[in-house]
Amino acid sequence: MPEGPELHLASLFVNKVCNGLVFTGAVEKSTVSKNTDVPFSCPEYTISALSRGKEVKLILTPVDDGSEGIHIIFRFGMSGCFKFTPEDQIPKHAHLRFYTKDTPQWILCFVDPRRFGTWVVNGSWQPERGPCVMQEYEKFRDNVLNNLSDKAFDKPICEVMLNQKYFNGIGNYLRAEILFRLQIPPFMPARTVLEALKNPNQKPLGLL
DNA sequence: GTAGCATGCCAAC
DNA sequence: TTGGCCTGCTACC
Repeated sequence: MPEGPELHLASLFVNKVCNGLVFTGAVEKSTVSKNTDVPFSCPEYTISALSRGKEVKLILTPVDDGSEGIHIIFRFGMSGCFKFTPEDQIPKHAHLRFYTKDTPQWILCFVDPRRFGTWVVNGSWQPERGPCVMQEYEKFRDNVLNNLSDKAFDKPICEVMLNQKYFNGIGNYLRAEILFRLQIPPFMPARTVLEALKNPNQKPLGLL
């Protein structure tokens, strides 16, 4: 599931299903998860989401009472996703659970069978990760083209595309699909491929 | 039953 | 650079 586009879709999904809903009580963590507890409990709060590259931010906002909200940064590992289900249908591997106030209760769950996913309470977007390839296109492009002297670009393009400092959101499937569709030999040196994009007359390649 | 594989990091060597 | 973290699924014996 999770490369940049899926993380972005996850944020849209959260915003869609949580729109207009009020959540209540504590955020529950599964006993098996090694991730941190989420020390947040509130009689009434709302949930919204943002995404950036391969991260999603959940924002928990108390209704009315003026208390402090929190946010949680998620990385999905190999199998993370959000699901929204009735109380009697909580899926297996639901490691973090947010309960609606309405009855019947519905639960927003962070589901992650392999448990490679992580979350950080009140964390920031990982500072080493570059701009989002989808939502910060110009910044992403500039970050690559203005730093081609970085030794990171000594490597083949297929390796560099997994470097989240420059390609935040690209994963194994996407790099393969992109290089195939653009007919770029995967082991061509990255700098050779990317230098060409500095020329404004260069026929644009799909990625940049 | 078992081997092999899976969209990602992350820390120890 | 390598191994570790995990579960679930499929192909094969």
